[in-house]
Amino acid sequence: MESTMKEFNPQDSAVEALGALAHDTRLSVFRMLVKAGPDGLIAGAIAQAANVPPSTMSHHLGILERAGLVESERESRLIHYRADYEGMRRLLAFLMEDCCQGVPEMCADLFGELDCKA
Amino acid sequence: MESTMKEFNPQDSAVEALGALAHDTRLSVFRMLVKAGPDGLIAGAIAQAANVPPSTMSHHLGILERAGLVESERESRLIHYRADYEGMRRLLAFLMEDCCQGVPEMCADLFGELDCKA
DNA sequence: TCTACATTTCGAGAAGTATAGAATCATATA
DNA sequence: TATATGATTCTATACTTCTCGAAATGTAGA
Repeated sequence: MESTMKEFNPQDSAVEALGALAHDTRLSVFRMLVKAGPDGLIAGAIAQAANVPPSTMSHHLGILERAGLVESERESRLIHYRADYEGMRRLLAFLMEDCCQGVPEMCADLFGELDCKA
Repeated sequence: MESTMKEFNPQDSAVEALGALAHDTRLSVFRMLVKAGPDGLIAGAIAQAANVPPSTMSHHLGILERAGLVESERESRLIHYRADYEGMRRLLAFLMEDCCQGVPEMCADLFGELDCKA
């Protein structure tokens, strides 16, 4: 059962996703992509919007992608990046599942201020 | 309006909180404290449970506290740490507020698997 | 095939984070 | 006041991540 393959346990995945978001540029990019919706944005436009050189942005996008928070798709010469909603859902579910263990009361107000609750 | 004081803008706070949680030991400790409820746990017990030297754990607890994710209170010689539910709420609200901008549909299933939704 | 263009990968120095032993601080009790 | 104990701060070293120019890769059109 040995393997050099990346593990998929929820804790490690959560640490990786949290680490990917724990960076000013990457958090901004992620939010940008979430706002952009299913069509996403092309790599160059993202780099330009964030005012960061393409090679630096490519590095950050790779980190977000490996963490399961964004997806990419090539369309001829352009590469579209979009938010990976399922990855986001997994991360939030992990944090929330956690937050409710033993103390359900604390979640009472947790979603109160959100518009998209329903 | 210059100041050496730490800023309070939501993005920086979110990056700091995400960074605090983006570490195996710290994420475990945070979950442990959430499970432990309002009484929290004593610093020494946390270090022991995580199998980490006291000085190392003190460092990690300081990071979590500065990020607004845990609170501490001294009771004679012991220091109790407990989860800061409000800080957790702020972080989740920031991430979710974000996740719904422009794409409310994506949030439809986001809370489906959680017991504490209501 | 040659050129242009979008993007990624490589490489190396700078910056930041992790770890844990030793020293220090705070509190309690004899 | 002296001693013990729980916890933090200091300090130094190891490790990881960040940044971005240069080089390489992939794609399209002349």
